[in-house]
Amino acid sequence: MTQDIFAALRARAVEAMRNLLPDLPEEAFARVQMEPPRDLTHGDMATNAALVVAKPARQPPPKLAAALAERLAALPEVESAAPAGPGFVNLRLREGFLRAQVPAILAAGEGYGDSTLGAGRRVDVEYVSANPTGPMHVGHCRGAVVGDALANLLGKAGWDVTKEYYINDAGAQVLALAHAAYWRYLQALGTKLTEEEYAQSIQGGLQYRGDYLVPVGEALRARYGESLAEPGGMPAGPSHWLDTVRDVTVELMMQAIREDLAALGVRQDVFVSERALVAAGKLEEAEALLAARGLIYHGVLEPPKGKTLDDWEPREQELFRATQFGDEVDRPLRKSDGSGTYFANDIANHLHKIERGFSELVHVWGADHGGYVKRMQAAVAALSDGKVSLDVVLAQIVHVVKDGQPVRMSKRAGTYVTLRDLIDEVGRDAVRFTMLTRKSDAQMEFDLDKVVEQSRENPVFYVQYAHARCRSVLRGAGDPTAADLAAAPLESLADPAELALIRRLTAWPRTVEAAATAREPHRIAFFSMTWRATFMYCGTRAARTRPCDSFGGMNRKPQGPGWPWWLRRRRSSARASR
RNA sequence: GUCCUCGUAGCUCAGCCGGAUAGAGCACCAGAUUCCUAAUCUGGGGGCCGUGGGUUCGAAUCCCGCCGAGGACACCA
Repeated sequence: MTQDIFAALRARAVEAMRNLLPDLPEEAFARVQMEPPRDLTHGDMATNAALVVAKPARQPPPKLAAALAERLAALPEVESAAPAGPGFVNLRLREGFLRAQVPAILAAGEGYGDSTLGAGRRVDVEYVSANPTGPMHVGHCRGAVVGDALANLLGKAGWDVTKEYYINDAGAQVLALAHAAYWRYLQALGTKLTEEEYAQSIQGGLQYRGDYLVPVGEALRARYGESLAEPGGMPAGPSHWLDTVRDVTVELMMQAIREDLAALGVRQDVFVSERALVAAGKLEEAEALLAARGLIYHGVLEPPKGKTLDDWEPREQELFRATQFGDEVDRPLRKSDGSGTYFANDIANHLHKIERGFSELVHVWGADHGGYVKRMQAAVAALSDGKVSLDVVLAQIVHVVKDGQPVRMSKRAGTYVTLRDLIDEVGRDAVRFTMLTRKSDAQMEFDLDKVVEQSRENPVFYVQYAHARCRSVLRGAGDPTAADLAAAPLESLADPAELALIRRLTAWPRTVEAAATAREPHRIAFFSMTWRATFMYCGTRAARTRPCDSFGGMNRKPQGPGWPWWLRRRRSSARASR
């Protein structure tokens, strides 16, 4: 039994059409929709069934619409049905049927809107996956929120969801991090070296100078004493310490990242280490698989166009035939030193996912990785023989604004805003909600002042306030249970605004499904905002005398008898003053 | 040069994988509110949906060209 009355009425419409046109194949009905009409004066629902079926049935849409309307009007749920426009059928539902949704919704509780859309499908949602080279900053925030919200959304829509974090702990960045942590370790031992002397001694210089590594140095000293250094806190050869320091540092960084994520309400199920995958031979396994399918060869790529590379030179590389799967060029898998490229390691990562039995993979990436999507989809298609899908949701950069000024992200200038700073300043809920008030691939400004402002300009506050007011209403009613409410006489829900609120709530299940299908969690935030408007409109005096549309506003053209109450009043007072 | 993401009201953005007269918030103007929190509500003005074609009963939505913004373009992650 579906909770979605739109789906239920759609089934009724299809059934009616099938009876009218018994000879039509089942596919003819696939595109039939039942949805809320844009203009609420048209009714509660509208279906395009007659339009869709007209062509295969070889009958004019208006004729079919009239016949369909007649049948739908006879349904117990339906107050009236009328053909309209080029072949739509508009339905108006009986108020009793709408009211009956209330106990159903109350009975479902938080499970209201749960869907079986993704039933039987396992999806892996990978998000954040920040390099473990430092604390989370605001740049990571949007991806974390979008990914987490999307994973929750898919779970509500019936998918079996795994939340995953891919730890990029195999590249040069992590080596640089280890050197930086080692410096803090030497400092903890009381080395006489200066920072610059140390920086000059390592290739690429000292890259991570933030003091967040100081505790790591202390921890290394606590665990290993002086054993990782020469006497006097002088650096030892990397072979003596590099693996140890790197592992400990990554471990501690990941611990900090997990804490930051927890503060944001994000808890991922699986943390996959790039290094561990490589060490386990996943890269070779993936290569062998691709090679067996004839998708690997050695060749020389053209130099990239439109961009001059000083050090470019023709070089033979091991290449993956990504072009066979829609990518622009074939992609290299091995660096000149023989180790895997980031892409190759990521292929190993995806093989690992496929082997764990996921049928769908979802990633949330920063928009600057947009150019990477096609090759990864190509790889997944190649590895899974086209059986596993990869969807990538791109999250655009967030520009942080404070006091009307953009906050520049600079570690050196000390204006580096950590995720924790942000949460401490404006609160977890405000951060999460605000990040979802835009489509994820749209650029967004995050105004630190506005999200804590208790005003109409702040959608976070708007929605929170509506919730507070709900509680207030319940408190005023003596804190009834859901069962108490369900047993209450429904006939008193007669105001147009109250019925509008019920209509709004009946759209929740389809909103969940549509948002999950589109992988767009922001739609849930928008639903909250429209729901809020509809709710707040209830109880206003205007609500009792004029109809209300789905957004809580009133219809442009007032319908129904009589003047709006304030016009009545103005007229009478004008008469009185005369 | 190629690819990706975009272009909708003055501003910030929705628009439910093709539907009827394109919406909201903010801003502006004009009003309401003895009543669950004035932390609210209502009305109004305001848009060639970047642009030119195409697909069809029907396009903001799908396809192609162009203009404009941002991003990515061998051994960085």
